[in-house]
Amino acid sequence: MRDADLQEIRALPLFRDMGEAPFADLMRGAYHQNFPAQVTLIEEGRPADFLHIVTDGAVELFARWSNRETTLAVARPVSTFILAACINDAPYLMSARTMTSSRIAMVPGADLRAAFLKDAAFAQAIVGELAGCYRSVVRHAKNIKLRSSKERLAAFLIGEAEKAGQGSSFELPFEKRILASYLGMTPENLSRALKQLKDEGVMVDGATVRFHDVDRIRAIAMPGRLMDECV
Amino acid sequence: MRDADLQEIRALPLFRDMGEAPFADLMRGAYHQNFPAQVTLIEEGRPADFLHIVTDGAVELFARWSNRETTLAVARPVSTFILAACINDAPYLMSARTMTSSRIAMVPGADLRAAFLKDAAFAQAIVGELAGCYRSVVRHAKNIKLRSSKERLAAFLIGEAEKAGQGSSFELPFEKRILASYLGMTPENLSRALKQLKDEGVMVDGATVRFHDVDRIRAIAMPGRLMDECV
DNA sequence: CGCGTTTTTGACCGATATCAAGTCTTGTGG
DNA sequence: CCACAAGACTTGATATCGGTCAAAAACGCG
Repeated sequence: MRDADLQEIRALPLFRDMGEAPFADLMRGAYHQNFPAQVTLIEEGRPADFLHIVTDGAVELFARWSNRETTLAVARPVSTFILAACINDAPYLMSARTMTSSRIAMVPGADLRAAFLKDAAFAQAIVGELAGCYRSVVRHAKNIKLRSSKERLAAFLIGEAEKAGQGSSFELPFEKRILASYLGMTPENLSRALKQLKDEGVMVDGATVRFHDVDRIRAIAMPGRLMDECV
Repeated sequence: MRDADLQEIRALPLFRDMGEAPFADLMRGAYHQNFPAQVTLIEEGRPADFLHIVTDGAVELFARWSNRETTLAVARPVSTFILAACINDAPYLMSARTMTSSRIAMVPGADLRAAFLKDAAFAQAIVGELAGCYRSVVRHAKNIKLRSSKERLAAFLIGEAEKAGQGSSFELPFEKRILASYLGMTPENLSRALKQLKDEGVMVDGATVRFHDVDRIRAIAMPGRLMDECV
């Protein structure tokens, strides 16, 4: 790996606090590569050889079953994906594909497990990351099981608005097709749900969204830290 | 804690490989108690003070939102619950209540985090357990998003039959009401789904279930290790 | 500009929820 | 041990949500 790459990886929260020697061992078999959009990085069911870390771009995590497909998460910089499969040396439960051109660091699973045993700071960082991923999926499951599709959409929009900050409008972070899949509905239904929200004062123009009255949307979504990352 | 309890806890996979001193430190503030059925052990939103471990009985993990409630998992001996919240020192995302009279060990979250840093074997056991929990929720989310309710029910029954072993019939492990909630449907709908499966050769009498032809159910559920714990 | 993809729209259908009884089961107190 | 009450389960009627199919419109990219 190039020296500039090493520096970049070293600066990530996951590796920042680990010792010099374990870090060097870990990086010996690691890669840091650019991929174009729409490249499949991982196929579910395959053995987990590498821990992946998105350092730039965006990666869709999805699963297939019987001709159906669903998006379970979108990984953005800087976060890992399929950490759990690597830790347990088990088959991936999700597939991954780049959504945009992306930069991905890959660390061999065996080295990861070795470093985990040698370096307590690294172990702590790993377990913190993993716990965060776990909580994120639990929120996703609660979202799907407890809210209707309209409520899920409203909650998603509120979340994006929070992330975007104080501006009066914001952009959807990815295609509506994928948003629909993430929210557990069909694209047609998302389209209709957006139209329903128009009556509640949500203005949608392509990918840009503007709220007339945030509180009305908030009343539908009833967001909270127990189901939504942002409140 | 009584000595017999200490022995029992020590024998669990989670604690088996850790050193004597860290284990003693960990147990200093720990409890091991019996609870009757239908006791709420944890309320979502509260700070995660204790790691819980079911050593006997069964615990329902559920979440509430806006008058709705859903069962996300059932913890059986020997497994932990709300590990992720303890690790991250964050609020619980799920509530927990005993389903039957149960025995629960409780370890203070702060001690847990301290032991994690001191003992690499314990750290490894914890992270393995956590990764397992993560994969289990991912399976649950896939199940909900990719399968219809009839398919989910069929998959659940196949799983139970596997667990039960070679006997020709098995018992549902808990009330249908809770099974319905776990499978993401109403009790009425579960009742109807069971009747639909009757036409596929599933005989149901109260809580006991018998398959006329497993392969027909298998054809509906199409179980696999990427969505079902057992295949 | 022209093609392929995404998004929208409409009509229709199926799956699932809701509401309302009614039946069965279970646990409790007499 | 029985009677009763509460809760669980089932059943039927009906409503709603969300999915499917088909086609048109909008968008993005070479």
